[in-house]
Amino acid sequence: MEESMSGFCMKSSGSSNFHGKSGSSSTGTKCGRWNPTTEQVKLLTELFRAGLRTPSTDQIQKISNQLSFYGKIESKNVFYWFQNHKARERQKRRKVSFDDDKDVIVHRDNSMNASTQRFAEMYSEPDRVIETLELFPLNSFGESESEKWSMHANECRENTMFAYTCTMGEQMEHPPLDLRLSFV
Amino acid sequence: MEESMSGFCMKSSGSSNFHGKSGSSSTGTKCGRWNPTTEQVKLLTELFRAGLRTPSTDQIQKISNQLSFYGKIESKNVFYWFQNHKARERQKRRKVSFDDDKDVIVHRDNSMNASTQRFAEMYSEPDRVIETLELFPLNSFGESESEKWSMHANECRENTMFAYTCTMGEQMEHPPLDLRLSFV
DNA sequence: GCCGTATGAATGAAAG
DNA sequence: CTTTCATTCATACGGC
Repeated sequence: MEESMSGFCMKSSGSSNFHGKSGSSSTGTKCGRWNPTTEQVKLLTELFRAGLRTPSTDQIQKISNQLSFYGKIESKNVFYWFQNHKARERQKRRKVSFDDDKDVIVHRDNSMNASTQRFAEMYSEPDRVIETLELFPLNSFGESESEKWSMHANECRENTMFAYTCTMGEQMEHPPLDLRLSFV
Repeated sequence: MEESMSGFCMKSSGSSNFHGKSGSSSTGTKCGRWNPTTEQVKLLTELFRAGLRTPSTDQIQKISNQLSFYGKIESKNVFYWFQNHKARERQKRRKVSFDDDKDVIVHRDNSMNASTQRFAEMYSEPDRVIETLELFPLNSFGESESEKWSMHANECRENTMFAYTCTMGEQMEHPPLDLRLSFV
């Protein structure tokens, strides 16, 4: 069904040869839901990869503010993004036991029953299985390849304050995001 | 971003030839996305018609495993299938909601101003026409036109256990799907 | 060959 | 946090 329903903002879904993603939901457009630009996603992913999982209200505010440079965005978008990303990442990683499909029909196995666990076993490539909480110490950024300051979450359990200055790979058109993640 | 890429080509429709999409153009259908066989769709539809709407992880596994007999399939396919089917059923149902828009231009609701500091606070749900939890008694399946043994959720508050043995119309080349839906 | 539709897959938003 | 709902994106397939 191709019904527009009610003339909501659609980001030109007609042409299916290009992801009209960048800069679509910027100004003026009255969209029903936030559609992150590639830059926004990139930044968010970067933060996530750096270890940010559940940003505080304050951090959300900062991130949102920063991302607004790339397009329309609200705090709640950031909030939801992290919530969803975290959940789905875990979901994906939750490849418990079951190695479904093949011709292993009838296995009668009732052992190990992941009860409440939803599933979603998208097979991502055998990539990193590591879940190290990588943070960026307050002053060791600049040309970070973001790999060396990895440390486990429980290793930095102290009154420390980290700052993460996000420098979008090749994009540096505005003041860097300066997030301080304090653990107390 | 799509980090999944779904760059896997495992359709392998050639592995099993005793099935086939009822006259599908049988194009290479290399990789990309799951393309259910008619048998698979039939079975899934049967289950849906029988009342299954949101299978648990365990049920999904069983279904997937069973359907793998008819062709390549993964758990997530089953998961998505039910999600989509349910959503589109509802969506379709919803299209007929407003009889006409000629005389009455009723605005659903407009009394919410998100002035709250909290993020998660959008529009209240449109109408919780929540479906009646329809189940299927232990063995009353087999005849078409399976009307709904609808009963409201709070009417079946007891430790009941239902089992649904799916018997594909004319296909019975392997153990029947034995799903047990327990509600407590 | 394009185009319209059906539907698999993904994800934002929200409820529980 | 977990699970579900809604909307959108992408693609297979059939008609023309």
